[in-house]
Amino acid sequence: MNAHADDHATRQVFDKRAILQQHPLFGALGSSLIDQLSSHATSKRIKRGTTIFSKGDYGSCLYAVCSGQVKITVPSGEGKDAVFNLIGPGQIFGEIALLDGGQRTADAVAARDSELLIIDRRDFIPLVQREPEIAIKLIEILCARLRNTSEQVEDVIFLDLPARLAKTLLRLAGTDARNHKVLITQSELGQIIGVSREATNRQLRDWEKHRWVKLESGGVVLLQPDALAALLETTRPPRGHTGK
Amino acid sequence: MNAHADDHATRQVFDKRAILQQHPLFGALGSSLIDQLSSHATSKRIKRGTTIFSKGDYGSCLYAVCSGQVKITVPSGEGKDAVFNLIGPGQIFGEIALLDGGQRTADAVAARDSELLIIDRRDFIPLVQREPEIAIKLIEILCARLRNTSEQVEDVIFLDLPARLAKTLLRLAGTDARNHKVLITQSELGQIIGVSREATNRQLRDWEKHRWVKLESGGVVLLQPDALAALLETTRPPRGHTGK
DNA sequence: AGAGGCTTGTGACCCACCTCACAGGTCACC
DNA sequence: GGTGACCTGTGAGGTGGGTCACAAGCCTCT
Repeated sequence: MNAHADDHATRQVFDKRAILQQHPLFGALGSSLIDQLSSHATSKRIKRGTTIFSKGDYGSCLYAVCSGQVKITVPSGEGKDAVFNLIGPGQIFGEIALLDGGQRTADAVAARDSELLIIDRRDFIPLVQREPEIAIKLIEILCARLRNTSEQVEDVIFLDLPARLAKTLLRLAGTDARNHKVLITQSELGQIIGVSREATNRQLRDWEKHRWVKLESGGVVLLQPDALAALLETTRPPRGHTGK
Repeated sequence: MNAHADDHATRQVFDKRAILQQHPLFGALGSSLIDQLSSHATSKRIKRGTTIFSKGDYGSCLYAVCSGQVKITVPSGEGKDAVFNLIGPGQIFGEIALLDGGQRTADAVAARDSELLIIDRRDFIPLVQREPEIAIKLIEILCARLRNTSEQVEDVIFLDLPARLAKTLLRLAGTDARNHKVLITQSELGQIIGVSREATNRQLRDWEKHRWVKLESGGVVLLQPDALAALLETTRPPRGHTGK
């Protein structure tokens, strides 16, 4: 919004060291290492809509979100982006290309005005090599990512629109908002679950009739999260064999 | 098959050290470490169809395939398994649960009679902590997996049946078989691309009419891989309009 | 205050793929 | 040599969700 408040606002409003230290990846480091890292890290404010990197780029920086939100999307041939992930404050993104030096696997775009911390491969890799702790943490993070992504594949193969939508709303409500209100547009929801905006709208309206949700411009209020959660449980086998 | 040939066949037909050493994950290790690891590793022969572990299990071993093939699948409610991955000789699986101690994210089943090397978390984790080289290699492997899985999500969202099928056949032909013959049943193909067996069959028959493939019982011969590859290059207009 | 842009809401049409149903082929094993 | 079990092949019918088209509400910027 205040795009003209730059010269002043570009100054650090946050402490790089504090940001790094609070992140699970760096929390374990001694403060001398933190100092060293944060002296290399640069910070940046970007406006909503700014592209941070694009799929196929070779840039090799690690990003940490200090404030705002970053959208990880992947473009199909024709304007049909799919949203893979939403990165909020305290989370990192761009690890893969950083770590293996390959191409970026997706686009990263600021979903809101955001502040980022940027660490270059040059500064980071040596640290990983020297500090087993860091490597272990990285492995944990990658494992978590892998679990996420695998689940995404499962969902998109096995779950239909209502189930995917319900799951996504519950997830977003959990991490994203207080009080079960999710701030997101319907077309973004569609992009997250891999479905058209229209279909998303129709499902939401259906639920609104049932008083499960309430729609507002740019947001969805979950009135009965339990009802949505119940939708996900129906995937039990009709035949009653739970064991192997 | 030869379930009675056990006492004899259970003896090592392969050299554990050699197997480990040839794997990218361990190749860099000094031979003393290899010795140490291989002394902990146990080997096992299993028959086609044997379940190695199931989704949700807490077992924490790393597996390396010495011979045969292992299918990584994930079950939906009702018999509708999806095949996530096929693991061949020289590849490993089960890393995630090994590394983070969590539940297995999928089932692992022997697709053929196979020989496996098994390494326990207890023996492996200390090694990771002591040897940064190993940690780095692990990170590379996880990154590769992540790239794979992300691509799977993309494919299942953006690509239609013919494209996914073509892509899968080409991939399997590349790694799996000599001479462009892919040994796999049509229902397994369907499970890999997340589509019904019938639909898979119809698409294959269509291609057979065009002489792009030849169908045999339990296999597909790619007569014109280029034609299939060309399918993937089109920008994906479902109808016949290419530009916007 | 109006204009342009983004969002929501909805009807009509269509087609890719699913499900069911059934038939013939091949192989293994009794 | 028959009897399953698994594979391939194909038709008929149903439907989820995509695409297109259009209208109305709401912000923001000028």
